[in-house]
Amino acid sequence: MSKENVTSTDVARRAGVSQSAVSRVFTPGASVSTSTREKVLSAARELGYRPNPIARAMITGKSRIIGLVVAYLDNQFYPVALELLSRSLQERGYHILVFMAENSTEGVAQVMEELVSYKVDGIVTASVAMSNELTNLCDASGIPVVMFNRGQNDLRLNEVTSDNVAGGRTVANFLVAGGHTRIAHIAGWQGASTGRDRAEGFSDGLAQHGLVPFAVLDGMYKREIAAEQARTLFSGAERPDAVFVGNDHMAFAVMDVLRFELGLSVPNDVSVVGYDDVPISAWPAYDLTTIRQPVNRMVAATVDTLMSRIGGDKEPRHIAIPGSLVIRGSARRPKGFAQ
Amino acid sequence: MSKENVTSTDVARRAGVSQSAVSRVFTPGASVSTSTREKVLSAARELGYRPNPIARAMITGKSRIIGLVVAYLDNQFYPVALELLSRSLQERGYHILVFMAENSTEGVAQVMEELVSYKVDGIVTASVAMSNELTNLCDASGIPVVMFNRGQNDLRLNEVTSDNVAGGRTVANFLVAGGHTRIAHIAGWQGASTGRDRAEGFSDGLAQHGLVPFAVLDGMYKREIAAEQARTLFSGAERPDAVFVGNDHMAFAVMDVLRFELGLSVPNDVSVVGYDDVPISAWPAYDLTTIRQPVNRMVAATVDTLMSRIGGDKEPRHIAIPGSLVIRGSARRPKGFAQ
DNA sequence: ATAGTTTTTGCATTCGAATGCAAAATGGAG
DNA sequence: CTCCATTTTGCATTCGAATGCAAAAACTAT
Repeated sequence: MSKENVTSTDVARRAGVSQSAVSRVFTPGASVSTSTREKVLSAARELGYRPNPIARAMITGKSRIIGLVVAYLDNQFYPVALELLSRSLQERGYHILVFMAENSTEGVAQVMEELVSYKVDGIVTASVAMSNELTNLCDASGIPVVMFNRGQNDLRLNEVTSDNVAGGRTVANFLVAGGHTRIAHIAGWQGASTGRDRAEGFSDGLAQHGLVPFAVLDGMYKREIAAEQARTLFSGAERPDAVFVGNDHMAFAVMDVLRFELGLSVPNDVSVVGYDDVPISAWPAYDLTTIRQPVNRMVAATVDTLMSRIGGDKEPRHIAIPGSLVIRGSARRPKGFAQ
Repeated sequence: MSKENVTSTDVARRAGVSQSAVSRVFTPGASVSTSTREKVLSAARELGYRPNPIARAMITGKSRIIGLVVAYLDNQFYPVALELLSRSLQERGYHILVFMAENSTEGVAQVMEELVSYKVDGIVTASVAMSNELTNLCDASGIPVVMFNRGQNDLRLNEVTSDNVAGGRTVANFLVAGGHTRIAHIAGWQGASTGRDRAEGFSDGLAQHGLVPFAVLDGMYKREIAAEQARTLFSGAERPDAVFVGNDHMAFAVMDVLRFELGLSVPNDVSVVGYDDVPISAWPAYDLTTIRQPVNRMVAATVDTLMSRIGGDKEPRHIAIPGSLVIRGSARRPKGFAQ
């Protein structure tokens, strides 16, 4: 069947047409008669021809590749997003080229430059922040960038997040309604918009009830750091009766410390609420009450933004998709609580 | 600094040399004098030039892209492997192009054809099986394929696995040494070599002690199916006193069922042993005794194989890296057990 | 200084498909 | 059946870097 290097010229020869004709058959929207199309198509089938994406990219300047910059995959939220994103792009004839970055400015910068030189059609950054000059670079290169699950407040960039401020506020309301009074927050990384916004919404929400956080500690979105903060939080004489953790990944670590190191019962002694609703949260071992970030909708919005920017739309989008509270067993349930 | 589309010709003009000279500066092993090299390098720096990988791929036929075919990312083993693989390849100037595949023959076939047309330098398949004709396609295309964590027993393909038979046997020995007598196996997908090998080693190991498995059920590497099989397994009058589960991902589901649906204590009522040693296994909520697949070594071997095959080595490699038993709290500990 | 050797350099071509342009073929109207 | 409009087609060029080849430059040895 399929030979090794079948080119459009081979197909052309076999079909008795010009190379241009072959190219046009495989270029959507090009003008070809039905008869040539069929000749070409059958010749192509016989030879096992597929247009070479590299050569195509060379001439069109469009690689049909989307660069994904991501810093870590241990937080389950990202593999899930990656899978959805990849599948959705694949349906549209795009693929994801993965760039792992350190979440440091230089690390990201280096990766981004490489990305630009790859002439990708678009870039998605996940769990990664961008410096100002980096934003300039991207902007100058003309490659659309979508920041997934992170905001930059830069008008030139697209971002897709969930409404983190509202989410934080919902958690505050929920915990207050549950009768908690000493509510602490092990926050997401304060260098990231998500971390700050969730913390802000949370403090805001408490304030509406005349409360202040018992404590706010930065868990840096890292399991180990969150665990350490949990230990600190519970080392004093007075202990919190509820902890809002900046994401599920850290919340699991916090629950582990509370239960297995401090011997506390969740939710009887302490309520724990997370953020993301990764699949593990639904596992009965954690059964975590959390704010659901609708990954599928976030991914859809990301793809949508990407496609329309690639299509020429110049208007940057800042999309915040509302999350919703998923009530499970890790936090005391208020009676008749409405979000 | 960096302008939009700087080509080697721009740099050449600026440095007062020919385009070839510029190309040679960026081609390792090409002959350039120190003085031209410096002129070119500084001109390149000033203009923010980077060689266009697409054009380079066009002429050399080497894209410096490795295609990764993967079916699911919800089993933490794969995101972890992906991250390691990506970082390791990145260091060598390669990147990963992701192809999500259904784990069906047609799905994989379609994806593979696309992959071949992308002229990737190599292909890694993870959690994916390949049909015979697919193997032919790859073989004919001349693109090296490494099957990660799956074997095919096909002499033309490279594979990197852990020694699954030995791992299964170790588990059997361990559980027998722990005094268990009714040892069941919720196996990995029997359509996959890993699933079969682990099951085989396990039965083998039991046989050496004159035992037979209490039951062997196929969990298909799916959380839900494993949970269902656990329910079945424990629905009869006689119950197993130990369960070896085909991978950690399923083992978590099984433990959840045992503890939260059946109210059993692990390991007091039932011992559970997994396979993989994904990070979650070390979380105290599961504290899972399991066989460690040394992901880092497996990834290293994968990269190594890939590089040498790309470098022209024709000899297919079948690498099985030994795993080791990680004893944690989910299974009764035998006294003085040596692997 | 000269002839011979090695290194460096530029020219021109190549990879494979897409596309502007003009020629050819087709279609429709009169 | 002719003439004009439209569609289809092929030719030639293009994208950006790599490379074989031959010319030029730099060394080496005599």
